[in-house]
Amino acid sequence: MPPTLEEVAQIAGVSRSTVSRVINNHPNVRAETRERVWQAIQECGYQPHAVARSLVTNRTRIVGMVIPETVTTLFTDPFFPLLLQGATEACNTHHYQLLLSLFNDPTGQEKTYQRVMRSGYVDGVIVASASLQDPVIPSLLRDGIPFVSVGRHPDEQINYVDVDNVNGARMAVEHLIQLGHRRIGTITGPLDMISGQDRLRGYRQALAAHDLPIEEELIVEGDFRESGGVAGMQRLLSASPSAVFVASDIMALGALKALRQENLRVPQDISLVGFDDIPLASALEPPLTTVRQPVRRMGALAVEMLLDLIEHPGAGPRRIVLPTQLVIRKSCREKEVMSS
Amino acid sequence: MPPTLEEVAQIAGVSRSTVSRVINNHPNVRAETRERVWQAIQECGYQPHAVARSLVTNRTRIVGMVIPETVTTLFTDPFFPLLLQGATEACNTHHYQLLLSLFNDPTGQEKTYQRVMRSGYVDGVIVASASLQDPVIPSLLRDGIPFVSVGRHPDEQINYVDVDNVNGARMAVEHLIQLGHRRIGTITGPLDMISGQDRLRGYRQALAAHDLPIEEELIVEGDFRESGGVAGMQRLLSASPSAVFVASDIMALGALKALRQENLRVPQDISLVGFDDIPLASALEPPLTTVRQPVRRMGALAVEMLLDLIEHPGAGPRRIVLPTQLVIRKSCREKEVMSS
DNA sequence: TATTCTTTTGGGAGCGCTCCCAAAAATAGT
DNA sequence: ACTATTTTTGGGAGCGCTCCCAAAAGAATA
Repeated sequence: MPPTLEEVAQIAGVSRSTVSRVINNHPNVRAETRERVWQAIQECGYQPHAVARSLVTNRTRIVGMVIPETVTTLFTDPFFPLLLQGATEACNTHHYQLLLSLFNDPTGQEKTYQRVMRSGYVDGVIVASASLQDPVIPSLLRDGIPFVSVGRHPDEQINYVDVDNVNGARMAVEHLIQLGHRRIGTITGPLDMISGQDRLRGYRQALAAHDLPIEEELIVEGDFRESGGVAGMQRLLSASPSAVFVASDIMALGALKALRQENLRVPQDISLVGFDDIPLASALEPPLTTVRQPVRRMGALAVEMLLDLIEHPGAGPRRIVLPTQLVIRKSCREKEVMSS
Repeated sequence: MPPTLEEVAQIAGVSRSTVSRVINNHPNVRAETRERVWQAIQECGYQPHAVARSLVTNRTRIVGMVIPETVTTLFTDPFFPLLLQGATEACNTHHYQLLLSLFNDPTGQEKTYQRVMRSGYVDGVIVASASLQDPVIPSLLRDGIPFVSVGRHPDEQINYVDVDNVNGARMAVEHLIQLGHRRIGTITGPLDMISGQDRLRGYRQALAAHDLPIEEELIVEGDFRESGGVAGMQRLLSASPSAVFVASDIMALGALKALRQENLRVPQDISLVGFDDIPLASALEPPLTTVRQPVRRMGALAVEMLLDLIEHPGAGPRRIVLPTQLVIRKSCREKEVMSS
């Protein structure tokens, strides 16, 4: 059985309270006592028992990340590695541990919620990219677990970190309009997700601002997956757009593949703008014009917001909306004036 | 403050021991008492406090997965999603939680080890694909934490799950020899990893079994990364191999890209065999002949071995070595006899 | 009805730690 | 040397649960 505070105390000739003070770097311990305790710790290989400590302090220094996606999707969508990098970095800075719960099928999510998030092992939770119907947020509200949503939420009481999806989409479509395009299509994100809705809103706002008609046949709902981009572009082509705003880079990749299958060149035959600016965007042929969102920073800020919430629960709602920027590469060109 | 056993007991008119018996499904509780307790639990929204329970039982029902790679590599190497799928599945089957520790730079690994693996939050650990120099295994041995290695380890006392890398590599090279190749190169895995060493051994054994000379200029050390495949093939081409055994599919992808850069066709100009059979292998052009290893199954078996170790610590060492199989697709062809 | 046996239930104690209050020791001032 | 003040240290108690022993209640038998 591993040594306890009491054993360290015995070796050092002090009480367990003194050992606890040393370990937790409390003041008012004599220097020679402190040194003797450290030596005793070294001698017996004492390691603090985090579970016992947690029972007393009501803290685990672990935060959970709920990603309502299966392992396969988690590893396919390049948004999540960046989010996790940012979250991991912020956790490490604050001496917290990120607990990532994985499941292989959607029914596993409820079980892992019960087993981990609700069981007291985490001080708080980050919910990444849930749809509005996802039951995890109502559950967290019911159970009084501090949490932050990555992605805006319409409920006033929910804390979140997001980017300005509306404005980002608007900039993308504005760019296409400035290039002379008038028949601009879009492949949206899932419309049960706020980011899906917001990017569509930005698309509509840009068209409306230029008195351009919003034609429903130019709007195809996607799903933030490559296959959704392929299918979306296949459907959209029948409406003959000269340019398309795709609500994510991974769908833009799919759209690009669909265009290649139809022997349509980007940007010669059709212009393309994505959203995200994942590393792949610059590596595509042609390099993709896209809306950059700082995913890593979102992850880090979500963690910091959550830690602040854990430490100061009473304070008011917290929200951070980060700006986006349009990164102009080579997947758009001016709309040629048709000779008649 | 969330309700405790005592509060449930008060509502139900029983003692906390009776409530505990009901929650843990112990026998010898009257049916009507049991029902009354469940109603009280429902009424007050009681949720078991896992930390308190863990302090008593010395169990958390969490197992840690240590992957000595940064987040970037974790998400780039397709081996890990499959491993995590298998591990996640086995954990869920046994009502355990997999805790995946992430870090962004190699120095973060030691900190996360201290913070989580050594602190009592996990009942055991799975170590995935560590190199022989990685300090995590000596630390686990020193701290007496039950663990299983994914990948063979030369230390007799270490439990592991692996595939037969030697035999897998030998089959791959045998295949090339049967097709008439005599000048067979290899891009190895990292040679500070057992699987890297074992696959090289299989390569050598196959050549030796056919009295073919082992020429060091035909052996290039790789790193299980796509970029390592690119660089490895670029170096190897100067030795004019007619076929190459690549110790992982992701490096085979890199090798393929390098060959394309040199306008060399697979299999017309050079034959290629990989190892892993990741989903990409069949999607390549040409579809890759490769050695299939059951990564998902490795993950699941590693978890099951660990849970068995946790429950029965005294039993002897455990080892599982899974067979591999050669999957013949279209990246190899017969060596043409050179007309002289 | 009484006794014996079985089933059901209650509560003390402890898991390993932190916190808080008070005791003990050390230091400063007269 | 004595007194007052400050610093250092010790130990009781409890965090929420499980386990174990024993008490209480119920059932069966004579």
